[in-house]
Formats: sequence, C-alpha cells, structure tokens
Amino acid sequence: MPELPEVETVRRDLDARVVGRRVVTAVVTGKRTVRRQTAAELCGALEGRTVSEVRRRGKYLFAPLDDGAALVVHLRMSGQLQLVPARPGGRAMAPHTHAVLYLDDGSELRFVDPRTFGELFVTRDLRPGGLPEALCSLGVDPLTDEFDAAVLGRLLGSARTTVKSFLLDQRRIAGIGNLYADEICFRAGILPVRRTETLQAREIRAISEALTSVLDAAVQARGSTLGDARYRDLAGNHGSYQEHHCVYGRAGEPCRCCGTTIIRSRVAGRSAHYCPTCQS
DNA sequence: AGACAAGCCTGTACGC
DNA sequence: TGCGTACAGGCTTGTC
Repeated sequence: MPELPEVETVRRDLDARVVGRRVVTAVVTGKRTVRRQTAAELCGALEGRTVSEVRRRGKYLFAPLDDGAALVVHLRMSGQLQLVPARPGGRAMAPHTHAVLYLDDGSELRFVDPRTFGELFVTRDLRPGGLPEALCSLGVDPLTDEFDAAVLGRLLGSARTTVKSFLLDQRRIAGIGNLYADEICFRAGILPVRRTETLQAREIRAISEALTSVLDAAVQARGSTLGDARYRDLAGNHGSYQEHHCVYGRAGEPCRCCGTTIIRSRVAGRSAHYCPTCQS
C-alpha cells in the first residue's frame, strides 16, 4: 500500500530518470485507470510532451509537462509504476498493466494495478505554484518546510477526533495511511484511540517528532514492502522499512521495547496496532 | 465460500 | 442552521 514514503521513493527515481524524456506514444488499456477524462484525451495530452519535473503532494504524484499541463498519478492500494529500459524485443507486460507511456529513449513507463483503484489524469488547471487544482484540498505535506510542530499543534487544536483519524485525514496532513499512522502513534507513545482534545503540549511535540522521524526513516529505507499488496519501486525492488516496524503487522508479537504483546483492534473503522504498555 | 485488507469518495446521520 | 465529525457503502482482487 503506497503511502508517503513509498510514493516519495518513486518520485525521486522518476525525477532522476524520466525528467527531460518525451512521451512518444501513450496507450491505456485499463477501463478504470482513466476516469476524469477519456483515455484518448489523456493520450492526446501526453503524446509529444516532455516531462519537466516530478513532484508529490501526499500520496499523489504529479509531473508538470512542457506545455503547462500536468500528469497526475495516484497509486491507491495496489498501483505500481515500472520503468522498463529499452531492450531489443522488449519485455513481457506484467499482468494488470493498464497504461504504458513509450518514451523517446526507448524506455517504457508502465502503470500496473491489480485492484484498479489507482488512476491517471492530465490537467491544465494548475495553481500559480504549479499544484493541480484537483489536489488543493489536500493538507500540508509533512516532508515540506510548511510542516513543523507549531503547524501540527494548530491542526490538532482544531480537531475533535481520535489521533488515528486525525493522522489519516488527508485534508489535514497529506500522505499518512494506516501503516504509518500506527507506527507514528507508537513512536509518539500515544494510543491510536486517544482523543485529540486530551493531548498535552508535550504529547503534541512527541507526535510531531514521531511523524517526521518515522517518515524520514521510511523514505531512507525506500518504503515498506508487505506481504499483501506488495509495493515495488520503479525498478521492481522492494523497500526495507518493514524490518523496522514496531507495531504494524506485528499483532501477537512482543513489543520491541517492553515485551508486551502487540494488540490489534479497530479504530475509525480501520485496523490499529499498538503496545498497551508503551502507549497511553 | 466468504471475510478481509487497503485509500478515497460519496451520502447520510448525528451532536454541539 | 451550520459545522465538524462519524459511519457505511462502493469500488476491486489476492489472500487467508
């Protein structure tokens, strides 16, 4: 399940390898992959265009093009981008390949998505800073300098919900999914069910610190690859942050800090993993 | 066979 | 009334 660290890993690789490349041909075969426009419109908007840069907001990737439009990609649960180098005879398409951008150096950028929740679209509707209008409802991105403990404090101060729901709300902070929400709560020593109204100043600082340190470490490790919807980077390699998970996917196992059995319960309709001793 | 996992959107219901 | 929040349903498919 790609969340911020996984999407950022893909963004960095795309930025290094696809910027300056021109799309020669675009082919969409998935029926659900392009929803906000027709596949022909998307392909027409991409063909002949050069990728200027690759940016990210929360879990969304967007690539401004040389004509002022931007390609937007969301991987949702099972989406994956593959960059397949030019090779005589080509390389077989993975099952569930729904779109392919053929680039001017012979490489192919492929969108693979078994559960078909992911989507691509091209938009010309951009804010002055270049952010697509469609992404403007997203909250602050925690890897930017727009985010710090003071900003988090203000956001938490106006919320009346659980810490888990707060962290998952993309309109407040963009990029955190179920996995990193649980890891951040553990690192901060806060239970996922804690009400935001009850947080002390020192706990808000702890959440801020945990948020930054967990996401930074996960980006360093090139994301988490778990058994289910296995995340892969552009080249097909997996991340390694799962080796550092303290709670997510560890229900029934001993806490790495105190040995207490990690609990799994439901919070805000989602699975939540926590240590009942280390978190309060 | 059927439940479940995930992210996000939509619609509806609720409390203050 | 209106705002913020809660919750359920829909979308999908591989895995247990």
